[in-house]
Amino acid sequence: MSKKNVAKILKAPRGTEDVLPGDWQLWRAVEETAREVFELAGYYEIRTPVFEDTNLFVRSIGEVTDIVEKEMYTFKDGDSSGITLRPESTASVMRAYVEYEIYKTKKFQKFYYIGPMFRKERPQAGRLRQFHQMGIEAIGADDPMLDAEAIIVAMRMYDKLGLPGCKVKINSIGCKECRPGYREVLKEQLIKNSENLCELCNTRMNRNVLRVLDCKNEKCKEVTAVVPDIREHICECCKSSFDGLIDILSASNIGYVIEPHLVRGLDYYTKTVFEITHPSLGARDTICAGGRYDYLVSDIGGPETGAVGFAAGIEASMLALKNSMSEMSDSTKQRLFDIKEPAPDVYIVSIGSECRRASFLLTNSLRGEGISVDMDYEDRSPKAQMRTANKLKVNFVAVIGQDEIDNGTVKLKNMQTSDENVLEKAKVAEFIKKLLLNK
RNA sequence: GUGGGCGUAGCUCAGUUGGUUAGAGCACCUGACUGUGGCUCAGGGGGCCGGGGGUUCAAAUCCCCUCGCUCACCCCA
Repeated sequence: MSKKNVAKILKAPRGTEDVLPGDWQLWRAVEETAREVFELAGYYEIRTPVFEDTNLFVRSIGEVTDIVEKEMYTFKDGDSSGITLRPESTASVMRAYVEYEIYKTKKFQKFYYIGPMFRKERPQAGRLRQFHQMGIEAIGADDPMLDAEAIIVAMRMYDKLGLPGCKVKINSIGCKECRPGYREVLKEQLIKNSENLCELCNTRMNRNVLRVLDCKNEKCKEVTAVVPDIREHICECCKSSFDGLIDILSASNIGYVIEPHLVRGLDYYTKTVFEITHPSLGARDTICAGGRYDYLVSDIGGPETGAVGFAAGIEASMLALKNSMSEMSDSTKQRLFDIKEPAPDVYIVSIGSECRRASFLLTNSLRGEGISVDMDYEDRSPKAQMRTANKLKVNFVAVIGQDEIDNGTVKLKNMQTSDENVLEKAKVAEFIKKLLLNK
C-alpha cells in the first residue's frame, strides 16, 4: 500500500490521540497518584460503561446545555431510545448507585473513576474529543465537610504530583428554593443593560442567566461587576452549608478565593461549586471542577439525597505539569517525565541461524526464572544483535554459537565491563540473578 | 459552527528575487580480515515538497480551491 493511501484512510480521528510506547510515563504517574490519593480518602473505584442511554445525560446535564445540544456522540442501537458516548461520568455513577439500589444497604458511598469521555468539539490545547477525566463522588450525605473533602483530595493529588501554583475558587449557586429568586433579580438588572452586553450574553439571558456572570467580554464584565452577589440571595440552608465549607477549608489551611461569578454549565449543580485552576494554562485554565448536586440522585429515580464530587481533566492536568517543569525538583521531573521503555536485563545473541532455536529456548527458560530477557527475531548478524543489545542498555548478553551448543554452555558477557564468562547452561539463571541483585 | 497560524525524509528543520537529478542534523541499515556493542571512518535506504487546479519556457517557491494539523472563540475538564 502506498503511503498516500495510508495517510488518507488510516488516521486517528480528529480530536483523538495515540499514546505511543515510551510516552506513558506521565499518564501512569498521574493515574497512580490519583488512585493512591483517592483510596487513601476512602473512595473506591467504580467502572461504568463508556456509553449510556441518551436520556441519562439529557436529564442530568440538562437539555439546554451545549453538551447535550451539540457535543454528544449519539447513535441508534437497535430499537433503543438512543445511546450516547458519555460526555462526563457523574451521571453514570449516580445511575449505578440508583440502579443497584446501593442506598438500601448502605446509603453513604464514596466512589472514584478514571476513564475516557467524549465530546464533539473542535480540539485545542489540552482539550480533545476523546479526553480523560478522573473524579470522585461522595453520595448520600449533605455535610459540607464532604464538599471540603473533595477540594482537599483534589489539592492533595496535585500536591503529590508536584504541581505548583494551583488555585481554588469556590462559590455557592443556591438551590431550588433560592436560585430562581436570584435569577429574576439578576435578569432584571441585566435587561436594563442589555445594550451593553455582548450578543452571546443576550442569548445567555434566556438560556442560563448565571452564565452571563463569567463572560470574558470586558463590557459584560463592567455590567456584571455591579450586579447583586448571589450569596446575599441564597437561603439559610445554602448559606450555612457554604459557611461550613469555608470553616473547614480555613481550618485545613487550604488557600481559596470566593468567586461570586463562578458558575457551572451543567444543570445539576447546587450549593457549592468550585474550580481548581492553573496559571500556566492561560484563558482556559481549569484543571479540575466540581461541586454539590443534591437533586441528581432523585432526578434519575433514586432517593432524595445529597452528593458532591469533582472531575479533573487528565490532559489538562498533564499540560499544566509539562508547563511547570522549570519549577520542579529533579526527582519530581524524573518521576513524571523520564521515559521508561521496556528494558530487558539480558539479550541473547545467536551466532548463526542454526543456533536461534537454542537461543529461543534459553530466552524462555530464563524468563521462567523471572529474568527479563529478549532476543533477535530477524536473523541478523551477531554484530547487529550486539548493537541492539547495546541500545537496549542490557546488563548482560548471552552468546550462543555452535561451540556453546556442543558443550552445553552459554557465554555470558557483562556489558559494562566487557568481561566474558563461559557457564554451564543450567547455572546461567542463578549466576545472572546473583549479579543483578548486587548491581 | 467562527477566526488566525502552519503543512518539505521516521523526527527537528534548511531551501535565497520561481531556474538543472530537493538538502542538513538526528534516527535507521550495511561494512572496516572469516563468532561480539559503545567511539571513529566509509557507504546506503528513505520525500509525487499534504492533495487538486491555475499562471509560467520553468513552481517546494506565486494564485485559487480542498484536506489535515494547530491555536483561539463558543462551551466545557
